[in-house]
Amino acid sequence: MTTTIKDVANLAGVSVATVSRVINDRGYVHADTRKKVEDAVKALNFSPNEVARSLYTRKSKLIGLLLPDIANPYFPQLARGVEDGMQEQDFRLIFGNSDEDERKEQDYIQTFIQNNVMGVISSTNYPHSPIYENLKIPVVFLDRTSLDSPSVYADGREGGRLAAREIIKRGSCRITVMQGPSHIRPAQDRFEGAIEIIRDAGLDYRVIQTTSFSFNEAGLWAEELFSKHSDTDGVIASNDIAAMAVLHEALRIGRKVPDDVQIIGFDDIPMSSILSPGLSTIRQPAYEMGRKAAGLLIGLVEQAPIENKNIQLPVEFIERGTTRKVSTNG
Amino acid sequence: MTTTIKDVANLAGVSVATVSRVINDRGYVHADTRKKVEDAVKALNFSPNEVARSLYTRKSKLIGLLLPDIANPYFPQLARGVEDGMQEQDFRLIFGNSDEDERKEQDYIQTFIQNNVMGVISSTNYPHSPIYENLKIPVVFLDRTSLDSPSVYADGREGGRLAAREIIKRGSCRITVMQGPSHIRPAQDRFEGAIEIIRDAGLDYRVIQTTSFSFNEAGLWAEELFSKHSDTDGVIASNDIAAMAVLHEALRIGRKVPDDVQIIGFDDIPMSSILSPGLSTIRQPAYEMGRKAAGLLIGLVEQAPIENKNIQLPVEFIERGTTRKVSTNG
DNA sequence: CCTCTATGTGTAACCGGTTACAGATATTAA
DNA sequence: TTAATATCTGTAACCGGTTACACATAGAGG
Repeated sequence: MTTTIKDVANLAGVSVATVSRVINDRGYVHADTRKKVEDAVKALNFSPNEVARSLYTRKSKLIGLLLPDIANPYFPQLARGVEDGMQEQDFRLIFGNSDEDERKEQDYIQTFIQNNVMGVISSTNYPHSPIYENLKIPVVFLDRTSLDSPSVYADGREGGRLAAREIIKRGSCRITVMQGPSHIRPAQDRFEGAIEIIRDAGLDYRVIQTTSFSFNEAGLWAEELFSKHSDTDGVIASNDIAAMAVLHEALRIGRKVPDDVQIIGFDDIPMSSILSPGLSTIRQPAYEMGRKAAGLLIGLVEQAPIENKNIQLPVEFIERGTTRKVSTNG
Repeated sequence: MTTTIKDVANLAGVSVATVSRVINDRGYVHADTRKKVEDAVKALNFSPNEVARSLYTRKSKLIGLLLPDIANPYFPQLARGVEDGMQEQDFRLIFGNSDEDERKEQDYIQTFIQNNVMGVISSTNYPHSPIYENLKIPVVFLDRTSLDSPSVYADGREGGRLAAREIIKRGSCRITVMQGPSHIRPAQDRFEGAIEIIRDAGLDYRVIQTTSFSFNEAGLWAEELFSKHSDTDGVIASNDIAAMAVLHEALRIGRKVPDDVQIIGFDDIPMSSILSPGLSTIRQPAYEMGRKAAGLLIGLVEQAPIENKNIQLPVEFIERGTTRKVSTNG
């Protein structure tokens, strides 16, 4: 059927052990022999069965990637970063959407292990779940913090502070903060960072609690926001999707943005710059985070000495059209 | 180390063959024996090594998914549809970005095979490449047509026609059509469909040729469009990203949308409805396409009788704020 | 010329499952 | 009671690689 190492050995007139030595470049092989084997490999277009390999070595070129929902526009960038980083080192991805559901995560981790993946990158809210604590292979938490485990994340709390500082600096004083889903850690970090600053500034604030990051519901929360807090003059949204919905609703009901209401998002998804007005937001370097996670995991897998297992990337305020210009003497 | 079928056999006091029979529910097993084995499986929390299984059976629960670029917002929906469809049948995905690069596709297909995937879903521009022609496992082309191979796609040509009809019906007569990257088939289909109708209507048209679907360059083409064809009163964009860039640029240079310029996009990515004004577009049912592809591939893998190997899904005009209301007598 | 080490290659066990086959026992039919 | 058949279970080969080990030969050093 498909050509095996045995076929190569026969054609080259050597044993399978020798072929194995050649293709893995291990142990002693005479130059002439190596040539014969390489020719046979080419002639038969042989490439080794990774499954057989993996069975014996308990290794593979696979790693597992678990994200909440690839259809949420923040995650594809992470995924792409991970993929590019892995691809360069010849690792492949088994990918799954967890929907932030511990049970689904469990199932995926299970099949990852069954397929001998060398490591896992996971955006989970349950880093301390036994699922992970009992894993015998390296895990990197991505976009989620766990100080005692390797992780790559942006400074969400500082992001929240930054958003609050910038919006206050630009003159909003009846701020509404959207609090993202309570079980999603980064959402809470942002929220806490934001109210910390607002409180410190002695300002009042209102809260809109949301329960998902979905497109469909974003519109509803935006409506709720302006009906409950119609006097608000500044919105710190839980992410860019929510911010876009707020912007949409604000314009729909005739508010001027940014003159009547300022809006700051979170993530800086690619879309944000194309809006009109462009969305001011707190940028997370998602692609870079994905790459860093890939690099960190590969390091762990290869037992390289790792200097820093907790990589925190900086967030950044991206000033666009939904915030006012700050006065020059400010 | 990890518990194997041998451990289960020992604990249950039977042979590995019997354990295998129990976990695969195949052949004769005495009820009492089955109970003993099941208890042992539970006690040891055993789950079979899929790699070992796959080596002997040449089967697996893996399929390969190849998309051009998950960071392009159209594809995550496809991916999610595929994933959900596969997940329900306990299949897992090995995922890769091809960047529309035949070489990269080649490499991925290679590693898919090395890992015994049962089938492949691919968005490729090269369905007739030897890569695919020589594959011995089922392939489903997704979002790309190949009449002689299983495929799931939307009717791009009709989508182009639809866009042209709707924009003409609403009064544009100096239409600019954006022609997407020439090597991407669906982009060409749309383009051809659009100019077919415009020509039939006896109208003149201009063309802006683009070479990628990337966010960064979208803005440049939008600028080029209005500088070269400043009198245009209707734009049929190559996709929603391009359309958003055009909308952005139009507003920036002070055109009224839709009064001065109408814009129609393509895809209906989730963002489109959140814009202000909302983007009128030709909708492709991406998530549904992904699911259908998953279903079709599973059917092929399981050699079920397939009624229709070429699933074409309908496109649909979604009327939002970047096109004018059609007059009621129209 | 002899010993010691470096080089080169093959045999066979092993990874963890599945399954063909054989042998044993229980059940059924005549 | 006996033959035929159905049920139950274990032994061992197999999937396609990797590698420990044994053995053979060549080259180096004295």
